[in-house]
Amino acid sequence: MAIVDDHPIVIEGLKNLLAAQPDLEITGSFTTGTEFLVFLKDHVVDVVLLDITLPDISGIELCKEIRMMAPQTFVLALSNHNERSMIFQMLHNGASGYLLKNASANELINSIHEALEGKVTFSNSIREIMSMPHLTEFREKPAITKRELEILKLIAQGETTAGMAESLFLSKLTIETHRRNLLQKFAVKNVAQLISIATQQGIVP
Amino acid sequence: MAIVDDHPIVIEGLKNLLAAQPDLEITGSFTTGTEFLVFLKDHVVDVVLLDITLPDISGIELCKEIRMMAPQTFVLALSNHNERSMIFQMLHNGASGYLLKNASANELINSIHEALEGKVTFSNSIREIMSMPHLTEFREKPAITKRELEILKLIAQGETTAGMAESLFLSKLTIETHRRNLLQKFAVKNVAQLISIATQQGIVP
DNA sequence: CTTCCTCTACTGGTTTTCTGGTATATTTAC
DNA sequence: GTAAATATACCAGAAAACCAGTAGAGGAAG
Repeated sequence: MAIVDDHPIVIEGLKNLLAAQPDLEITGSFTTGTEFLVFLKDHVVDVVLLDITLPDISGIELCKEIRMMAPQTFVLALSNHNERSMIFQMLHNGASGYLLKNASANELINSIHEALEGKVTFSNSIREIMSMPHLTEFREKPAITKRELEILKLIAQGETTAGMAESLFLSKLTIETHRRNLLQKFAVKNVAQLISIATQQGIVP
Repeated sequence: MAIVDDHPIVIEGLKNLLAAQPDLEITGSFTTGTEFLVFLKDHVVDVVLLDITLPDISGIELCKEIRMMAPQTFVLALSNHNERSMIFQMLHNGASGYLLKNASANELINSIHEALEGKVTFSNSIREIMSMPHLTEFREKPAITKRELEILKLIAQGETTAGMAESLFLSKLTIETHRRNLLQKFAVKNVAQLISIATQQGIVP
């Protein structure tokens, strides 16, 4: 099995926790997604523990690529993110499970064994989050497109519709449509509320 | 030394990394703040590696309490948060340093040694963040009156000038003046930027 | 290949915000 | 008790945002 995580401390911890398991041998650990993809080209990996926040590419994207390159490799997401959308995105991209980093050693080892058997598993806290749809996140993050995100950030910086139209070489009518969609997706009345909520949710820095 | 972190994996990793250091003996590891405070009552701890996000209380608060209870105990923050405000809050509360969790083993060990000597240390990435301040964070918080704060919050909630005038029993021309003063005090072009910056500065929740 | 999504763009309007000024009670602070 | 800051209020016009509806081009996914 392999580990992909940009925190050396976490890698050490995992190695240590799994050292006691004779059937789980760690064949490689990586701090970037590309490093692992290179490794995967000429090595067989049964299961990979995959962090979602990586320096080069998102774990969500990486998961998809891994599954395309090596469908026999099971992917277990290991992350601090407990947003439902993250979990579902990972599963959608072929992950075999999702563990929070605060999982106990037992949870971790069990999940790896289950993943190796082809089962889909979650750490306990994730199960809770998945079963309680709206308590953990009273407001779901809306699905927002790349262009919309771009516009959203510019709005937060104080750019006006006309200014954005000019700098993005678009009609200002187009920008207005994006604006409208943002307001509608976030279910808010005006930009003030839009920026307020987007910032709270960490979508805008 | 002691470790407070809600991730068992991280605790394992740290134990492992520090096992090779004969002068650093780990006398306790804890997953909650209160557990550690109890331990601290009848144990001497030279240095504690402290996570900021804990299940019970914030590491920032905990740091303050530790320093009050045991001033001879050095606190090293260990976190994923790379916001300048976090770093400064920790230092303000008496931390001896701040490490990102993606720090290398060497950085970690060096920092612990330096902390033990009473020095203030940071991991490399934190040093960068601290030396290259973001433009928005340079901005000092403008002096804002009670009424203005009230209006600011209502704006962030999506209230319009007319709506606020009605709910506060004021002329809408008055609200417009407050609005204008807010824009002027924050030196911004429009509400979008106003809310963006006010939220970043924690003025609006 | 067809359906769905995203990005693009338009018409024609209403509402709200923003920008100049100006001005007067009422607190607050020294 | 006086000066400064704060909260209140007005006028008028320009600029920007918001609303409702429509629609084609292009890409992704099934």
